[in-house]
Amino acid sequence: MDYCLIFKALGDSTRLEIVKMLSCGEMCACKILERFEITQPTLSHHMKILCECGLVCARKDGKWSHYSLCADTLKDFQRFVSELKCVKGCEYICG
Amino acid sequence: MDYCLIFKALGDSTRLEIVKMLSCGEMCACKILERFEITQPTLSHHMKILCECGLVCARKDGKWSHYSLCADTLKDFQRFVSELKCVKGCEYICG
DNA sequence: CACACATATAGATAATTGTCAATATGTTTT
DNA sequence: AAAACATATTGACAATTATCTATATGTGTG
Repeated sequence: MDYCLIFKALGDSTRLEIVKMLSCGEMCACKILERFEITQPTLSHHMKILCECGLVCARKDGKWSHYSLCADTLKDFQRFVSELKCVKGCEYICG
Repeated sequence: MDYCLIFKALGDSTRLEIVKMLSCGEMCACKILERFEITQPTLSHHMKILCECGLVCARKDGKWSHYSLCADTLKDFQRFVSELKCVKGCEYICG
């Protein structure tokens, strides 16, 4: 699991918005597109990046593509983020 | 709180490693630098990005800079990530 | 089959970014 | 004051990326 790739994917405002939308449930590409002022190829590009990092899954249904958050990846990613700690004190003394 | 900026900051492998190191406690810039094969100005640039997104705090102590994860930002960010859900079923029906 | 529709791919381009060398700033020590 | 050290800033450049237009692929419908 390449967490850096997931962070990179979410480091674009359009893609972060898409993921927030998918957090409310599966969505069709055409419905996602309606909510942005980007062209269809640009959306397709963003969805590819979101799928390639594993965070989003695509489900083809005839001519429609439905996207949703991938449960396993999301869980792993959430665990990784939640395990970051803010430890008090200085581990290394310099000088 | 600009979460997108935090994701973008963590979407670089060097910076993600730095944050993982800081998760074990405060560290001096010179100690961080030892663990990478980058120049000092490059590290300085990365630290600036990590500080500007709010995830990392700098503490000056004489000629040394000590960096640590910023508790408040980290908590907010972790909450945001943890609130992402993988909802079953299709919210929007297409066609 | 031919057309309309949904999505993907290819190629081009402007903007962003990660990196470095050179230099500046500020601090401690001699 | 001068030298040594830690870090930051500047300017340049190569690599990456977000976006577009044009086109291709694949699916349903008349």
